[in-house]
Amino acid sequence: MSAATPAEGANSRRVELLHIAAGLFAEKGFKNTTVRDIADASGILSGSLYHHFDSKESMVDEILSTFQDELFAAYDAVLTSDLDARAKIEQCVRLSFEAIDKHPHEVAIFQNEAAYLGTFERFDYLAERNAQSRAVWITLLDDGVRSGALRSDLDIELTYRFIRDTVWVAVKWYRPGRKLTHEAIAAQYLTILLDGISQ
Amino acid sequence: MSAATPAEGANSRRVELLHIAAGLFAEKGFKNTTVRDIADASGILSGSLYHHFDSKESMVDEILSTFQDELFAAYDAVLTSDLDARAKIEQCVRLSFEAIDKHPHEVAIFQNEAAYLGTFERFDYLAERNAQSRAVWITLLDDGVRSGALRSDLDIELTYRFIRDTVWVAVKWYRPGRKLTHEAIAAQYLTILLDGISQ
DNA sequence: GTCTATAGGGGGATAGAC
DNA sequence: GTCTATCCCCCTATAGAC
Repeated sequence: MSAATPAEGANSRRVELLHIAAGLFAEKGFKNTTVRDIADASGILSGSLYHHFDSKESMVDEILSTFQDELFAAYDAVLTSDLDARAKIEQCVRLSFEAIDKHPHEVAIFQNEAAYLGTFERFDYLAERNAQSRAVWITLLDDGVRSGALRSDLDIELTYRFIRDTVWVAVKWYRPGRKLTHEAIAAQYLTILLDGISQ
Repeated sequence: MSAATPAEGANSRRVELLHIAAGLFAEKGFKNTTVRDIADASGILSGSLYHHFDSKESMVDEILSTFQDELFAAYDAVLTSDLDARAKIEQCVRLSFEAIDKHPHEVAIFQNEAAYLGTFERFDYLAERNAQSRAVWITLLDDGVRSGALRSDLDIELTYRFIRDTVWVAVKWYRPGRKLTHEAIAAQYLTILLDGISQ
């Protein structure tokens, strides 16, 4: 598009501000982060933020919805691939740890604030995305049991929660760029998940 | 003690108010809960709360420290028992799910607010308790590997985080008093943890 | 696109009456 | 032990100058 360049100029500032805000929301929580905090960290005054965004809520909204659009596109790619059930499960676990690596702030915000934000209508999509994610995993686990790759005595609902929780909660302690890579964590978690810790 | 009865009378009111506050802190978050919310839910006015407590911070402080004292006494009992390594691990997992069942508010507050509260000096004990908990689990896992009960190729630090996270995050969805008991969840989680989901 | 200035509301906490 | 009344601060958001 020929209009891309000026639009990108304005957009890059939005993205920059949102990135700063995301870091603060992730670190201190949405409610504990003031618009002054965000402005300070951005080197401007709080009033100036409102030239870019309607409200603090709009900021976190844009942060979360942008991230989730990307994440679910990635899930879809795995789902529609021709991998077998077990490989799809492994791939979805790896993909989640990659998301934690690439977008730690966004994952943290979703983990910590979804319950609170979900009480507002404008964030109804968070619950929808949760349902969508559950559907993905239940399908994969059902396929896994049916194909004989997984134990048939599993409680599928509990297993889904177990996987979902263990994967995403890692955002609480994982720090990108250190020795322990997200690939290494995914590998260790997959051996525990698939084969257990028992000798 | 002969002074117990009047003290208990005053104390029971404190406990009652703290229980109400804990429910709100757990549900809405510490920062999202106002002292007026707590007072409303208690049937009194906000100013009256300050006859019982110094501040909102004092309330959450007392909620968390009381709970943790009890929890760590229970861990100690398992540690000093004469169970073997694997049985101790199983018992600690069960004990954690029991804590979620008996004190869901307290666990939720600790899970959701520890990072934020930990930035204040008066909550330094939260970090100390975390270190203590880590020491318990690392000891158990090391013993498990040494005794041959656990696989020797495990990354102990990662395994510890895996167990800690999976156990406590269940507070996000577990609801006491429904069909799915905490014992059933502990049993399912232990089979996954110990033997994996793979066929 | 940012600043100055400020409105308007809600928050934690206090003092003293009952 | 609770209520009445209120202080003071900090918060989000706005209006208009530059």
